[in-house]
Amino acid sequence: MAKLSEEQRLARRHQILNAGWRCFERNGLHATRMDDIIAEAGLSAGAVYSYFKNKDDLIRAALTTSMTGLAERLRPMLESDNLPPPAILLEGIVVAVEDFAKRDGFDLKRIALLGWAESQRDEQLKEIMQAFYAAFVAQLADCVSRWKKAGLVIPSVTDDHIARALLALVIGYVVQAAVVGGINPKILRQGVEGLVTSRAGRDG
Amino acid sequence: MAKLSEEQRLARRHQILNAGWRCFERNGLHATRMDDIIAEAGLSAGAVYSYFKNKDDLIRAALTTSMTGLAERLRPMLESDNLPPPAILLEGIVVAVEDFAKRDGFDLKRIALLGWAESQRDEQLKEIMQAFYAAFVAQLADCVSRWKKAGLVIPSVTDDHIARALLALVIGYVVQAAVVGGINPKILRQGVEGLVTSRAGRDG
Amino acid sequence: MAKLSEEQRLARRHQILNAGWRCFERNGLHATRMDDIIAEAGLSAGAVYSYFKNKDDLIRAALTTSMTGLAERLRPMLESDNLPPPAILLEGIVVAVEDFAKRDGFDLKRIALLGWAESQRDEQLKEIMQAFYAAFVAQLADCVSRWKKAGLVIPSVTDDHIARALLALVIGYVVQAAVVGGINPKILRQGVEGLVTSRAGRDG
Amino acid sequence: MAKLSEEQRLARRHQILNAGWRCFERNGLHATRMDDIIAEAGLSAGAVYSYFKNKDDLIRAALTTSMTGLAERLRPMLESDNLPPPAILLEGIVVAVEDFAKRDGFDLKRIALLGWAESQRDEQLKEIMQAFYAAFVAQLADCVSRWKKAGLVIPSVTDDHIARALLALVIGYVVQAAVVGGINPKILRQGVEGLVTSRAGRDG
DNA sequence: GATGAATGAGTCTTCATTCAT
DNA sequence: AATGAATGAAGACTCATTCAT
Repeated sequence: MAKLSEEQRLARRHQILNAGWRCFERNGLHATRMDDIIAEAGLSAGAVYSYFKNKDDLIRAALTTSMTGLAERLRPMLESDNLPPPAILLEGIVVAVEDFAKRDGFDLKRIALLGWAESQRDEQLKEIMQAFYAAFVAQLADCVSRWKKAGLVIPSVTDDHIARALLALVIGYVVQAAVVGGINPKILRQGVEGLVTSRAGRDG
Repeated sequence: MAKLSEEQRLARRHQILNAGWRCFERNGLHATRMDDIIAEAGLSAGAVYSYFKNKDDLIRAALTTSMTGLAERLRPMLESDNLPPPAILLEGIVVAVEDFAKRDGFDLKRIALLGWAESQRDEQLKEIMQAFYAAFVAQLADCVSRWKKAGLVIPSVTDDHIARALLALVIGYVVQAAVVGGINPKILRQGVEGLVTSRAGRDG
Repeated sequence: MAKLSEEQRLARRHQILNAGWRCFERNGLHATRMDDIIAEAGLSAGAVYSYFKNKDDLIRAALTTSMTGLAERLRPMLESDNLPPPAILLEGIVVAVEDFAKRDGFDLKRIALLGWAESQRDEQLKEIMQAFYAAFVAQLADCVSRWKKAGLVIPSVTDDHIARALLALVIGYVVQAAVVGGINPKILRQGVEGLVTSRAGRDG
Repeated sequence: MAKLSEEQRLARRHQILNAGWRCFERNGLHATRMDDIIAEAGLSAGAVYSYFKNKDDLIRAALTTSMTGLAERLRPMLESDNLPPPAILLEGIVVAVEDFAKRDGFDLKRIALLGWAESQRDEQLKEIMQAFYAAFVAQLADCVSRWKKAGLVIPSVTDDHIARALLALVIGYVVQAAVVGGINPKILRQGVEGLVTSRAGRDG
């Protein structure tokens, strides 16, 4: 066979990752056998192993790729000149997450949970995740500083702290959506809006 | 050998769960072998299997026990007549979670992540979790209704929605503490308090 | 099952080594599959792996055990007060090697060749072999010094050098017996005796 | 593409054998993968397979070629009209072996050991080896008969037996050089010369 | 002639679970 | 009740060889 072009290799690689995501969502990371992914990808064992060193490598790639993809998807929203107020942005982020996660036949959100668990035993993955979340927090903190200029947020609280609260809400949304159920982006936004005046209440 | 008293059996069972937690925190659910737990518990294989039907059963018990323990720990706070305002309660819950999670040599928080991942492939476990979170949301919703009476929260938003937002914050805290780092209960409370005046923006 | 006695464990271990020798002699080290040894030993995979960490470990043990066994077998001959002259001792050694190597259904001599080859890629094994041969050379050198006292050997040549020549003859015998054929202990002895007078010839 | 000249083909073939020797010396016969040799030769898989039917064929060729090469190298010495006495000839042979074995970056001596081991499971190879050693023994026996005429060797011992002893010394030298260390051609010659006067003992 | 991607049978090794003692 | 040796199915990964381009 002729030498594969870089493009062909990338397409093939993505085909394997897709197969991985489908299997992982179905059975989790460890109950998924390499043979499952190989069959799902419609390739041979050797072919898959020529793209990924081993199962851990494939897992890491599947998790990392989904994170960078999501970051790409969120960037325009977070860097837009037209920044909506916090609860609205939050709803927008969560809608984007849903939108990004829904794939042909599987839901990437559920895979995030697997990633957090996996990061407990794969130090390399943990570092990748920390970098991803650090970047996300930094973007959110930038939004916070812009809200401060618009008087939408209390200036005395550190940007980072508010960003952390927002991140918590996003993460908490994902877990509820995947495990608990009974939530959607609008519910989260309304809940946050409802919470918000508690301060007004305390002040008043 | 003599029959063990019920008390002895419970102590032995807890000894195994403890060993399980330690191992799970160290290596995750699936990389932990029964032999690891058996060795960590200082028992024989047969002994462990007389307390738990199989590995899944032990995992389920370890996860469930930690959830019910936490619920027990949180109850007085949530049912207290002296209910603090939302951000303060949230901080209190998170402090209690930290307090409950810190054990001799391991951190139960990290095990929550394993549980969410596991619930994706263990339907029985998922149901247990859903029940646990449903009860937690109900307790939080009850708090919300009391806050409404005190004018601490916008009355037009459903209790459940606000409870969901609070749950998201708790869950998001746990994930950040376990995976991302850079958070503590006070940061979360301040972040939430900072978010609060966004309402002012909407009003103004 | 009750705890196995040390004696039982050793017997079982030897049973596995025996199976290994048989397989190795038949097919060489690497064409022998663990399953072959497992079947030949009449045990289960797990049982074999509870005695040897992995295939390399088993190979190393099979090779090492055969060397130490041979050393044990040769010791009385080399340390006897009644030391025969060189060619006779050499014949004795080679007879002992044959005698030791012949087992129920296989020939350890052929396994020595496998060991030399294996030592090229297993540094640990190489060190074991070097120690074994160093000890053997030392014993032979001791014989040489005794022959010198009896005037059976030229005193001007280092003990070690003569021991090296003897070792070469033993090794060369084993290779010829295993690969080339057409040799036996008596032929070797006579050949050496024939060679011996060349010096006399040169002197005369 | 154009048809390669016979000369080009031979050069290419030798290039592959050279790559094979380098790899075999490094990792042994079986731990060396075809891909290693292919990479070391700087060719494609298909190219290598157009010169050798399969791995066994390549191994056989690598081993055989080294043997015939050595035979070529030794012939003039063994057939010279000016035949030195046994110990001197032996030293000369061993020096020639060293000289022949030392290559750019590897040592063919070590590969001899691999060949002996391999001959235990490759009957075809074994026959090639037996032919090689038979021819070598015949050449040595011819030397012996000439030494007899010169009175350098005991005439009552069969030529073949003495040749066998010499072959043993050569082989034993190679193994010691490759595995044990602490030997060189001069040590072997002196050791053999030292052994020589044992005859005096027997006579006396 | 040459390439190198793809194949997939083959092997080692692990580990949850059992059950004879 | 307790033990812990034994089981053996299952799963990750390799690598000699081929053949479409």
